[in-house]
Amino acid sequence: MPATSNPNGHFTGHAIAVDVVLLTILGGTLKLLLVKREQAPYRGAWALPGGLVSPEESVDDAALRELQEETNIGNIYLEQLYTFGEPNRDPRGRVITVAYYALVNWQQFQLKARQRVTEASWFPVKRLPPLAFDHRRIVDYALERLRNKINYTTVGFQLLSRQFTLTELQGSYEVILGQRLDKRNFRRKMLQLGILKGTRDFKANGRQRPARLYTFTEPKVIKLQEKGIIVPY
Amino acid sequence: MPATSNPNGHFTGHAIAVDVVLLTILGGTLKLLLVKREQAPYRGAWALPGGLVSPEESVDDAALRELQEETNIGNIYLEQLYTFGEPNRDPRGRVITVAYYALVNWQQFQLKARQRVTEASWFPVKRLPPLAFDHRRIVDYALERLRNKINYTTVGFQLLSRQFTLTELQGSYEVILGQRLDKRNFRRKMLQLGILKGTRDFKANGRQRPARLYTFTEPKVIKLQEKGIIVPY
DNA sequence: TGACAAAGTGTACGGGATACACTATATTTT
DNA sequence: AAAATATAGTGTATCCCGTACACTTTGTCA
Repeated sequence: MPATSNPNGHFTGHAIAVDVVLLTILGGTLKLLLVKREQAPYRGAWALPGGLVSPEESVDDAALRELQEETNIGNIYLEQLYTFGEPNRDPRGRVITVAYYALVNWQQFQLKARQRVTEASWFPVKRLPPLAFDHRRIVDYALERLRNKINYTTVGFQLLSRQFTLTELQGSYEVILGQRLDKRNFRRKMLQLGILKGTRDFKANGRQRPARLYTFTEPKVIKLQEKGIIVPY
Repeated sequence: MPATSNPNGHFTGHAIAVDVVLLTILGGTLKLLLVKREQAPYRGAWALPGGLVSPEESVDDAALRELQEETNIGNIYLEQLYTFGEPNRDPRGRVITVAYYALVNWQQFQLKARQRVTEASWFPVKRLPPLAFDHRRIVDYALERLRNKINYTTVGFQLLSRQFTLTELQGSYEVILGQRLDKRNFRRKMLQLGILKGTRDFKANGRQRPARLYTFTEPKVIKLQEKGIIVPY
């Protein structure tokens, strides 16, 4: 039991953990990064990357550090999701966890993952194995938040490379929302938002007409987030 | 210092606190409930109601309990806001705080608040005194979230009594958004949402024509939250 | 009974969400 | 070199909703 009191009785010790819901698109489906637990409890079970917060670091930093340590991925923007504070969510005793989530482009991540410490793997969110602790609940919460958030922010872009085609962008929205979108309406909407800039490059995808590559123009995003982006359909 | 490790070295103790941003409308302005600190640090300063989480209770329960203890207000819905986890936000040592917020109807609260333990008072959010710890930052964050949330949820209703006039409802939206709304558009929008039910009662407000009282029809709200409520203007 | 003050009501305009199908073109195959 | 392929890329009509805007109604109180 971790709970302790210091001499003056004003503080009670709790263990604080962080857990990271990291999502990507791979093969046209949304996938979640899981690591295999090497210690009890739930030894051998799949779990979210994460671990305990050290006394000297911020909670945000702990999330980044754990992700770095367990999956060798770093330098990404983690958004705080929710804090889960039920007394019995960890069989070892009282552990409160602060959950984070992020979307990453799989290709960029793949490179960094070569020399991993922990066994890690991507699972389609529609077919997850049994998860340790209450991690399933955390994942469900993250997915719900994501589907909501894609309607008024630019999270859909985090899944793509720096340059991307409009078809790829539409695909990331479709995977997150779980529904098909109309090509003409989607393109008109995205282009008129003014956050995309066409490049002179094209992407050849086999034996069809190559598609123009676009980039994301950061500066205009802030204003949009105030107004709220509404995606077609 | 509260930080401790247990024998096996796997757990590190942290103090977990909760803080509650409780808002109401009083005299046409948005007000925040603050309590006067009776102990060091920041003794005598105004602070958010809150305190440390006990080992046996959930974080949500702790927020409700602290609010009950310090202000004698209970039985309200607290929404989790954000977890603040910087290492040096409390001069006593490492304290991570989970912030909550809620809107209440002042008249209902007033009754309950008569017999308070701690000195507490409502302050207009535009003229707050210096606050203890990083509570100012927490308040600012709550206000930002609230202004955002009122556009797609029904938080504006929590400020009112069970029966209310459309003018009162509009007033609560105006106070939160900090801008005037058009009466005709506001009424049309609210009525067509289908979440209001007119009663046969009227509220006489002096020497004008009395206004019809409405109630809020809970069941339809869930569907609306999926679609998102857009308030006129 | 007349003044008061807030309650309550309608319409015109513009923009954007929606529905819907064909042409353009680089690549690969024959 | 011509034909087949498969995705890229494009326009229009409709409808709903957000917006702007001002006068009439009515219970109360002097």
